[in-house]
Amino acid sequence: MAGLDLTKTRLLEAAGEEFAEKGFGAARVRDICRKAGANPAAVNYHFGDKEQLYREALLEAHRCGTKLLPESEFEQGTAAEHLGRYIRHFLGNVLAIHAEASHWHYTLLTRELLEPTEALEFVVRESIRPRFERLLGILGTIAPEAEPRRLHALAFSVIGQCLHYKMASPVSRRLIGAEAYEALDLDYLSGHITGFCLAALGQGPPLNEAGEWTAGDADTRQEAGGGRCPGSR
Amino acid sequence: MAGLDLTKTRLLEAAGEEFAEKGFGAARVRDICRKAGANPAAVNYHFGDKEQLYREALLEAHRCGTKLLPESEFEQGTAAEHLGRYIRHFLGNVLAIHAEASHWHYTLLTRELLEPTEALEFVVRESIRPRFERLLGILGTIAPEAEPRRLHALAFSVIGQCLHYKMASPVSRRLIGAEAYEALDLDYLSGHITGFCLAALGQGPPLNEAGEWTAGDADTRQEAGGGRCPGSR
DNA sequence: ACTTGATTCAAACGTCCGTTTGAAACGGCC
DNA sequence: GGCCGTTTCAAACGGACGTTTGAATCAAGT
Repeated sequence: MAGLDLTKTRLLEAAGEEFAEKGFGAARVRDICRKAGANPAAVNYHFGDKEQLYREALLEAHRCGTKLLPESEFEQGTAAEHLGRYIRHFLGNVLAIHAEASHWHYTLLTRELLEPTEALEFVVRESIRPRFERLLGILGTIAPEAEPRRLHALAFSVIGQCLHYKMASPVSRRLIGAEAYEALDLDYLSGHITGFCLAALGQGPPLNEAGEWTAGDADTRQEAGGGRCPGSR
Repeated sequence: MAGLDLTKTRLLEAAGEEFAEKGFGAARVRDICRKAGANPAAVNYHFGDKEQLYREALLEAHRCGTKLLPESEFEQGTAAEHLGRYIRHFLGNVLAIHAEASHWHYTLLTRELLEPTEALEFVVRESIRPRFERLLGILGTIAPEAEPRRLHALAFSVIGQCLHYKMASPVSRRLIGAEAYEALDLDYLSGHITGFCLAALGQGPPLNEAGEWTAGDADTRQEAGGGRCPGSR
């Protein structure tokens, strides 16, 4: 054993990028090996075959892309602040993908959403569920009387808004133009989504006419249900 | 020309299913032809080659999965009612996917999000942008002073919540269990997302402690006019 | 220096892929 | 029937694929 086993590591990295970019079926073992500077036989020697190489790459992606924030960071402040930090942390992970050099981790995981394999079950249990239940806990303190179904829908509303910037990024960029899309950075978006959710949850002011979350006039927040809808009674 | 050209139609349908299930690279022309009951040479005769067959299938998917509601259905009522109908119609299209027999249309389009080709540009321009700008229009009347960036983020918040039930369906189902996931049907979810967004936009009551959008006095429920969308059930 | 086990390499193997071929079958039309 | 353009078919082609092979190379132990 060579201690560092550079070839195996490089192979795994190259495989991750290649699988993420082209998918399992379209990715070519020869391309992976060329990118890793290795011989085609190496994948057989180190991993057995292409499929086991894919599985290892998927596990590597799950291992790297899913760091849970330490519990302590969430334990102080109001539930609204908890939610704000959760959203910012989550969105940070989502948006970091495109900027980072090794952006293939998330892309590979995303592919599992389209064609789930048995590996997805493991990833959900080990990585996604703990995060999700932390979010459910936060929402539960905000709406303590809500039924489970409501909490599920609320949680999906939160993470749906965040994940959208990963999932639909190619479309979104083409939709509003590259320049406008770049303007939606982490600071702005985490502020936006947090404000959006807090307002919906009754923990913050709704959007005012200027399109800001700042509560210039707090009365619109309390008295939301006035007779604004004429004739729909 | 055989008038109906059954082989070409069957080939397109089979190709759509196969490409949606396995992706362009992993899909096999022989499998497509076997499923269509045709000869491998037929794909060359009718479409030229595999790639043009894929493009035709993608266009077919775009053609079928994207019926714009007639403008007239949106022209009456308040902006809040517009938004409610928009969400229900959009979500109906999203949720219909899993139930329908030919569910490959959306799956194929979703694949383009992961690996965009030049065909995506066309789909965005022809199909997605008109819907998106209609949504921007609705939001613009609600927040007339908001800057474009805010409108973009708002629109993405709306469609992100809806699309999540398509994109992350395999994970969501495993996350909360099949039974709880089935409980999130079109009626409940469209009500939830509409209430969530209207509250955030200051057009409806925020969530109360019981986890409901009803605010005691207001009648922000506008269940009436929403046209039934094609697809579901 | 020699042995041993781990690792890498160029080359080749058998298979499956997308595509092509040339002929056969079909359907209107004169 | 004879003709012609269109469509289908079995069979095969060249190439690319994942994988295997057996020798070469390397590192460490004795």
